[in-house]
Amino acid sequence: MPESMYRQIAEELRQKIESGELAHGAQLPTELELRDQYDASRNTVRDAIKLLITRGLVETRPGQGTFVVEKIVPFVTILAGEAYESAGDSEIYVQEVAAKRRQPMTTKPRVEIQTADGSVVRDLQLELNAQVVTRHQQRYIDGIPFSLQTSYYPMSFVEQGAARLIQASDIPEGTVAYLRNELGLSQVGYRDKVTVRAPDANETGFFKLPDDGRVAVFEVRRTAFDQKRRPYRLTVSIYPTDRNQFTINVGQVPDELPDQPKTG
Amino acid sequence: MPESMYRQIAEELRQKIESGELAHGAQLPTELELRDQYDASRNTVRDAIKLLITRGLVETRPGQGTFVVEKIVPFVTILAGEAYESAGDSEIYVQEVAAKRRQPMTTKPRVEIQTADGSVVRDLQLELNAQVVTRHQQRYIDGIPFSLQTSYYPMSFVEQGAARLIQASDIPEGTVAYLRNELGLSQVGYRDKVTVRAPDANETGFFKLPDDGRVAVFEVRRTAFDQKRRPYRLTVSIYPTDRNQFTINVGQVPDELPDQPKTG
DNA sequence: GGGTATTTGTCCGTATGTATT
DNA sequence: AAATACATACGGACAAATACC
Repeated sequence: MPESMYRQIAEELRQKIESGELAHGAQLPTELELRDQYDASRNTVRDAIKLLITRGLVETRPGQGTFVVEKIVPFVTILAGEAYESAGDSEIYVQEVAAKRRQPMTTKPRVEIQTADGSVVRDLQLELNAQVVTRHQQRYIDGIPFSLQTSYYPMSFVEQGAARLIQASDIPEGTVAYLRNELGLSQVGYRDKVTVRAPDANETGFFKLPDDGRVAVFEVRRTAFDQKRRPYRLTVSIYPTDRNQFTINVGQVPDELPDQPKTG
Repeated sequence: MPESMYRQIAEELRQKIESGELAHGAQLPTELELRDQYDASRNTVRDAIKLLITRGLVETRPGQGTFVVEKIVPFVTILAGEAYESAGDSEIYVQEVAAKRRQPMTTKPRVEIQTADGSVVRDLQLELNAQVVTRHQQRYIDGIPFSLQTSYYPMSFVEQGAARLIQASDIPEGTVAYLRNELGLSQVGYRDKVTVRAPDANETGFFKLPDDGRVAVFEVRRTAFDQKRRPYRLTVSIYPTDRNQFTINVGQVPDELPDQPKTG
């Protein structure tokens, strides 16, 4: 079992990290020091470090060194649960974040009118080349980029009177309530599909992710249904996988234990 | 914007892939051909390819070449939805998979008695160092590794009469029904927590994932609650993110459109 | 099976650039 | 400005896996 040298080096470093010999945030020896320690070339040491990087164990900072990654306290998003079945999504987000004493912020929506592409046509059961209104928002928590969100509505809603859908301003009561009042559409359910994929350039930029694709993103597609059980809204939300977690409550579940506050 | 050379090469190749000029499954030029095309060294070309690999766009096969990855049809797992709130988890899995005309297979459970670690103690609200029964299973669909699953039960259940929990054989009616009949525990709800992380060595081995951590795994922790709203079961399921998708149905939703069958 | 050509994998040494302290 | 540390790029050598004859 003569594993290649750079894998052996990576493995030894990994064990030192997992055993706690190298703590979170601690600096590893420099590449030149590791070269001498393991009697290998600097390039081989770098191959070992690359392996640890894609495994999410360490990060490099030019001019500084290589460090064990800090543990991240994840954001929690609730996708399903008793209290959430009737409200809209934006309100949930605000109330959820506020409940944890964190400060949410949402940009003004960027509104566009587009021709629906394949996946939107399928989820909203539109005709091919139908027009849709897209409302795109960026969300922050405590100033940290949290999610990118794009909602799709049939353009016919606007023609039927929901004019504020195409205005680039917030809808204070939420679009769910707005569409209920304006068009008599009430949301009786939704379906979420959760997948993971590599981020695109937009997403790496907004979330400040490394530009190789080693931190993936969640893509949550929420299709909402009206009282006729027809899809009338599609919301696609993107979250980095390295700092997010989803919770789904079904049936009777107790309240979650809150995070321990730190010293006062 | 003098981007580094290997990034430029990767970008050009990426565009050829996304434009369809290089189709799924198609072979890229060899490293030596790319070296000549881009007037770079072989190592620089290899750096570009590594970037495309971590982005999940291409894969290399020693002795053969570099290929655009094939698109994968994802397995769909339903985490919440009307029909699923009362049944157990194993039965759901079998009925779900069978409904899509795929062949599920589950190994006999490997049963162990362990001292609960921190996260199990927290989710099951046990005392520190409490004993738990773990039942571990491997699941396949059409012979393909699908998920790794470990369930945790308090050891006190066995002492109270649920002796079959510590037998390494399947419980045909499902553990949910077994515990209801034996101990009067009925499952009135559950909470799922979905996170993504790098796979460990066990997981890369079972799922045949690349041994660098570039394909992450879902970790789904399901805590089930009894009629007193106390946690009585924890099931941790692991799925590779590159071929799995989760669906959560809330409220009234129509049936999902089935996949198109192929010719006949 | 064996042998050979092709292709990617590993490892080395070196030089220079860029970011940080 | 100088020193340190990682990033990029080159070229070369040999190993290992695969395909083909």
